[in-house]
Amino acid sequence: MTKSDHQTKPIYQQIYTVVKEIPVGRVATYGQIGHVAGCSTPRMVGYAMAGLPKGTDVPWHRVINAAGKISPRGNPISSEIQRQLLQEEGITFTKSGNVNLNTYRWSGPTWEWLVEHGLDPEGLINR
DNA sequence: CTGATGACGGTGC
DNA sequence: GGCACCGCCATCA
Repeated sequence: MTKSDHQTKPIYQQIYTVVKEIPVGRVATYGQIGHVAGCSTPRMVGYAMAGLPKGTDVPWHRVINAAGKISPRGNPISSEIQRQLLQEEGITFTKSGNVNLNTYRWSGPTWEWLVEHGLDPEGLINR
């Protein structure tokens, strides 16, 4: 992950900003974040998350994959932490360890919010 | 500059 | 429902 200064990259800042908009008790998928942030591919979101500093104020734990599960990463401990944080926010997991996206998925930012951040809401149609 | 890698997603079998 | 492959593009060696 290299604590390099990739935060200087606008795309990263954009992703972080969107993630911060996710309300407590809700989750969003990498694809959704990427879509809202204007990324052409969800991989960029995952890459951006991987570059987050330890004491970040970005609620990275609210970002999960399209399967509604916590993405397995090199350090399994972090996965457990993420699961715990979500449970503390009232999110429940199934036996398979996946979240019910149909219930907890974030509806996304408002049209107004997108305009304020210079994004083009026309392609998003808000959910 | 070239090549490898990655917290993903969608499609096909 | 699960597994394998491909594409996507920023970052790093």
